[in-house]
Amino acid sequence: MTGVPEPAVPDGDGRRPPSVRPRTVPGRRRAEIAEAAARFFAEHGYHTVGMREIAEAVGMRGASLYNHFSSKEEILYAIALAMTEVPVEQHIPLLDAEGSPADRLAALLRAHIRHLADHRVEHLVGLRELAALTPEHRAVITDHRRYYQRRVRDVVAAGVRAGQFAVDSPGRAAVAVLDMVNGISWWLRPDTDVDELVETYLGLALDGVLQHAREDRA
Amino acid sequence: MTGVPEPAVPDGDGRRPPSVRPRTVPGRRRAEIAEAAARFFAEHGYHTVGMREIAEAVGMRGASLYNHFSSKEEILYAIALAMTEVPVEQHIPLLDAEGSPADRLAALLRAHIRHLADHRVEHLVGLRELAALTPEHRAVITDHRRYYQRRVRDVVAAGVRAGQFAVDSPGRAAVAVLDMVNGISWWLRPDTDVDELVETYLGLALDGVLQHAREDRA
DNA sequence: GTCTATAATTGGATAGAC
DNA sequence: GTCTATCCAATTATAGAC
Repeated sequence: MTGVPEPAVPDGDGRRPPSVRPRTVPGRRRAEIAEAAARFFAEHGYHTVGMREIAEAVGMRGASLYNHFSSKEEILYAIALAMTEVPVEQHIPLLDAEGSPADRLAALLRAHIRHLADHRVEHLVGLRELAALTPEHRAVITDHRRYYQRRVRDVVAAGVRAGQFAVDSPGRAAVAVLDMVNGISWWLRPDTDVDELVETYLGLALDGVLQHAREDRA
Repeated sequence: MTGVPEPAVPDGDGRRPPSVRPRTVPGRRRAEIAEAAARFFAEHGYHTVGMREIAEAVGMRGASLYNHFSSKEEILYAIALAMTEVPVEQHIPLLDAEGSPADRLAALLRAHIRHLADHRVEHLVGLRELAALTPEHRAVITDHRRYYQRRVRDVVAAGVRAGQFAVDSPGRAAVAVLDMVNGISWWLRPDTDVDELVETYLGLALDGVLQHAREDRA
């Protein structure tokens, strides 16, 4: 997989390089390492996995990992960052596209669940191992997540104004939907039918959680 | 708090002692230790917290902890076990009581969310640090969780048969509801109004997720 | 049941050759 | 960029006095 954040390299005007890379994919080794590490972290937990174990999985010695990452925590950060940067940079624009609030939120949730299913272990690690990040790195991740959540809340609120959703608290509903969807990464199996999964959860979210104000509960 | 599982002590006929204990609460120190440990585990992660740190929080030295728990992992196990035994032993009977499936599920969810809110850090640790348990201990916990989930699925299915719920897949819906509810432990604040929280989530679950089959999505 | 002292191991990270 | 060899700090757990 690509999508493992590269270290910040000064570049032309300081902006991100075009997505079509010229060379043979710089940091391909980084991606391999991060991918192997994510598998181990997901299965055994960040702290129980040693650098030697990760190294062995990609065919090198522990010390050689430090040619690609400055520390073990940097590997975890790269994994967690990829799991928040992609949603923010690629899914959030779906909320700014044409269409009704419900259509735009549906597009975002579709992309979100597909991304989660395609990167299940990374997603799980990014959710679960936040405490192992340095405070600075953790702040970056939580900022991304807060922004994402805020944008979802806003489109829910827009849907309420447009008469498409019926919820008391858009903030609560947004959190509930995201928790429900992110919960998938805890139990998803490789043989799960992702198309069916996506449509089921779209129904649970858009026709369920976001339509819950239908009758009074005692 | 009470509710920290005691080690298995041979007792009369081999059954659990009556819940009203004779002495000055045996293992009160155990409960204090587990409570302090859960706070640290929740904030910094299991592996980054040392026995010395836990010990200091309860006013003793690291070595003295071993008079109450045989290992650090035993502390974690006690925390995780309390968070699955209470739901199974105290909440599941609500599903076997009188009333319609929706009423019984409402009672269970109320109890579940209240328990979660009353033991937020323990609940979070029990969810997040499963990988740090020994395989044997982890198996006990996951067995409890699977049983709980299965019982929720069954009452959802009963509600569908009774015409109270409208879902395609009771299993999927049960998982979605539990993920949504358990997500609370990640963001709950001490100043949150728990009564309001409980009723909001009952609405999201019973009138939302479990009523989602209302129209066809393209 | 708590203490001081320490054993024993682990595991992240570095040095320096190639 | 990878290797071998090693350092060094941290930490769980134990021994044994009180």
